[in-house]
This record gives sequence, structure tokens and C-alpha cells, in this order.
Amino acid sequence: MPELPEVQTIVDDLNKKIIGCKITKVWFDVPKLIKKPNPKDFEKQIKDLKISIVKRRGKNILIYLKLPKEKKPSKLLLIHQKMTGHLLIGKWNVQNEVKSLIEGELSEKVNNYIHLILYLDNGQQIALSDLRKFAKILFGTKEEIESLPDLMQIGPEPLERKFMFSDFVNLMSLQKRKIKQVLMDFKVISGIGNIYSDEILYQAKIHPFKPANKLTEKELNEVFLAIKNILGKAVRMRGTSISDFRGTDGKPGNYARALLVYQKEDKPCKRCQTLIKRVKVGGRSAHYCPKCQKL
DNA sequence: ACTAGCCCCTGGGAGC
DNA sequence: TGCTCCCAGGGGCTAG
Repeated sequence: MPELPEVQTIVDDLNKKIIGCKITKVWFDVPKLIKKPNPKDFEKQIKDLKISIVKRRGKNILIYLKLPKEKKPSKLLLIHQKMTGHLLIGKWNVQNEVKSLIEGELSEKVNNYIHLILYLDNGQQIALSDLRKFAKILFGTKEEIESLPDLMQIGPEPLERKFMFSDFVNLMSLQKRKIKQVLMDFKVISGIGNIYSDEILYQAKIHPFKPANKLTEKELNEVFLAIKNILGKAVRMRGTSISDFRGTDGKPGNYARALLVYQKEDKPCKRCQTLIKRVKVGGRSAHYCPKCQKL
């Protein structure tokens, strides 16, 4: 489901709604989603902690937690939503493995796939819904989680000011792979997945198969500008809603209607009317205009 | 040290 | 209507 803009939307929502809340109880029915610590210890360790701040790193949601007496957070809960995960805020009732909504507008199917609930002291709940059960949850001390490869391996944040064109040029010069795959590799640049890599390359007029290190300076500049432009715009529009992305309020994002190539196979290119093509790259589909995107 | 390809899961949509 | 096949936004692991 989520790439950088979608995860940022969730993080912004959480920061508005749950800061200062204390976790009073935990419920889950798919223990394997909790990779760390042992699921049995998870509730014991996270109970009574207070939510300090929520951040994003790549596509990971980082919820910093503190003991009631602490000034600075010492614990960290990491949630990666992978393909179909959603974090939702609401109130649910769990009975005989059936989850029903008590309050709010989340009367959607998404409720059937709730596999983890954090109960908060203000009566609200944070729920993780995940149809395909690929999501990943890690919890531990701040130092412990921050030093895991899951976070250490992540490449630079594309929207940060300090991520400059020169950094981008250096990164691309080291990559012989197809530009499409390089953009989607979170170890090179974080937060870009299949949807936005298609949109970025379309805007930059670069063929997805072009090897990253063969792009000219001018082409690299186009890609760099497209990354900043498209991701920035998507964040402002609260993400894309292909099939089932939702904010924590269950409402879809607005970027889907701004998509120009993703899932537009056989539709005319907005620039030249040539039909958009779909091809496989690294097991995933790439959409592009065969006429205006140059190899 | 690379990469392609499979795998983790479940459901939706297309085609027969 | 129902069956089968293909597809899905992430990313870890393995075999070559």
C-alpha cells in the first residue's frame, strides 16, 4: 500500500491525534507480525508507556514512547505497513475473533483485517489492519531499534532539504541497474515504490530501463526535480488511493486522480497520445510512454 | 558482488 | 455462477 506520501499522511495524522496518550492494553491475533520482542513479552513491555512523538523513516512509522516520569522517550515502536497494512484510529470491539466498529466512520471491510490493537487511555485505539499479513512490528529501546539494519540500511530521505542534486548524482553514478529499480531500492533512496517511480520517470521523460549510471547530468536533473515535485505534491494531497489506501480516519487520499502513467496501460499518453505500455521490471510492472520516455 | 526469481499472504478482477 | 489464472503499492532470502 504505502510509499513515502502515504506513510507521511499516517504519521501526520498520528501526531495530531495520539500524542501524550498512554497505552493501557494490547490485543493481537497474528503473533508473527511482531518480530521483536517475543510476542508474549510485547504487551508487558509496551504497557503504560506514553506516546511522545511519531516520525517517519523511509516507509517505516516510528512511534517514540516514554515512561510516565521520563522527559525524553527511551522506547521505540517501529511499524512497517508493507503492501496492505493500514494504521487506523477508532474504537473497536473484539469478540470471538470478530472485530466490530463501535464508533467512527470506519465501517469498511478494512475492519475485518485488524490484527493488532493498542488501547489508549483516552478511550481511542490504534489498530493495524493488514489483509496480507506482511506488516512488520518491532519494539525495544530507542537505541536498540534505531541500530537495527531495518533502519540503518535506509538511504537518504528524498524530500529533505539536505538531500541535494550532488548527492543524487553520486548515488546514481554507482548504479548499473535500471533506473526504475534503483529508484525503488530503499537502500539507495528511501520511500519510493512502484507507483511513484513510474510517475517520476514519466515526468522526467526517462525510460524505466535506462541504466542509472548512463543518465546525463541533464537527465538526472529532470529525475531529481521530478522526485521532489511528485512526492511533495503527493504528500500535500494525502497520498494515492489505489484500491485501498486510507488515512487513519479511513478516508482515501487524493493523489490517485493525479496519476499519469501508473495503471494506465493502453491509455493515451497525456503528452503525445501514444499508448502507455506496461512491462515487467524486477517482478513488478512498470508503466511508461514508449515515445516520450527515452532510453 | 551482482541479479533474477521466489516467497510471505489474501482477495479482486478478467477470461472461460 | 463458478472455476482458474493473473495481478497487487514491499522487501527478505536464495540460488545462480
